[in-house]
Amino acid sequence: MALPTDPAEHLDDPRIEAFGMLIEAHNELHNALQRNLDAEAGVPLGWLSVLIRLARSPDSRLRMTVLARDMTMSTSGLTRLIDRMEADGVVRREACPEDRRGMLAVLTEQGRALLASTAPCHVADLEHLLGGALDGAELGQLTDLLRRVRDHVREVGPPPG
Amino acid sequence: MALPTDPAEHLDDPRIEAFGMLIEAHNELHNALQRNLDAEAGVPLGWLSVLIRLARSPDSRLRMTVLARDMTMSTSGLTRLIDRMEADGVVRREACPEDRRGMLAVLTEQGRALLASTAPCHVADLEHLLGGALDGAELGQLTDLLRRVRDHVREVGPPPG
DNA sequence: AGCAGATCGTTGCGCGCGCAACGAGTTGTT
DNA sequence: AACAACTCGTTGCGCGCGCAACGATCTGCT
Repeated sequence: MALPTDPAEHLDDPRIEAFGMLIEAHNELHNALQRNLDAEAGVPLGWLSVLIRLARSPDSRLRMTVLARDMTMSTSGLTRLIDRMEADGVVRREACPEDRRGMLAVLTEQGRALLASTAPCHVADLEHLLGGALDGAELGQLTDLLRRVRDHVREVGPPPG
Repeated sequence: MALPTDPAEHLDDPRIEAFGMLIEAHNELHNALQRNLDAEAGVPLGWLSVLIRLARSPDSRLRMTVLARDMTMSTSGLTRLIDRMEADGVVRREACPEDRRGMLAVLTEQGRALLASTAPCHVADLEHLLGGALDGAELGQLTDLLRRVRDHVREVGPPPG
């Protein structure tokens, strides 16, 4: 129970601090990367994220729903994102053979070229921003901790009831 | 140099993986918390973040610019956010005594009450989502690693030139 | 004192996202 | 076979944010 006169007693909770750091580290890094990438390549960070995920996938294609979940965004958000990227020629849509409702986002040659030309820049930025703060072992630690947080939230988060 | 025919060679870079996890862990946690908080208290997560920072500050007040930087958001974004919160009565603006350009965001009694009534819920959600994934020591590790990332990005990030 | 340049907070504008609703297609039950 | 319940992707709508520009104020230099 909280004392209404002193809500500050909750405010130093280590979980609040951890969450705050997650927010701030994410925002700082995200903004810095977006700024650099846009300045040096004129490409939104979200595009690169799509291109990377498609390039990693078999036949360079992914179902819209799967991609949306991987991107941690809504399907409607992804629809517009793919709209823009398709208009730019870096991805195209294909009908899903085994489910006539489904659509596949497919990496085009132009998209592959864009990825090839921007990924090095992105990795360099990342090296500069992350590598400068953490060594290899610490980076692995961080990745592992974050993965466990992500997985746990995905398990217990969705059911709000 | 990248081989245009195989950009995938960059795609398993540990830094890309770490960044991806940072994005995903952040988004999953942020969305889950926002959902719960909005459902249980009808309060946006960003409001709580402002209230917490104000409550932590001397005299429960903070300069707009400082608050914006702490929130990792633009000053214009903060202006509208404080607009909404002020319209709801949880904060008010005061002129800064020693700089006539400046404005102070000040926590009201109503804001303190809102914080007192929602913070426990927020901490409980955090306990459920973070505490379930990580023990106390790991939480400390994560916080430390994230703080170092944040600080380093703040140092080297801003100067894009 | 006076003036140039920086800083503070606000505003107009456009963009990208999530929510709710929809048509099309699928799956399971009887 | 026929129907209900669900899933998939798209669309209209509103919201919150960042960018650029602005007036007001502060700072430093001469």
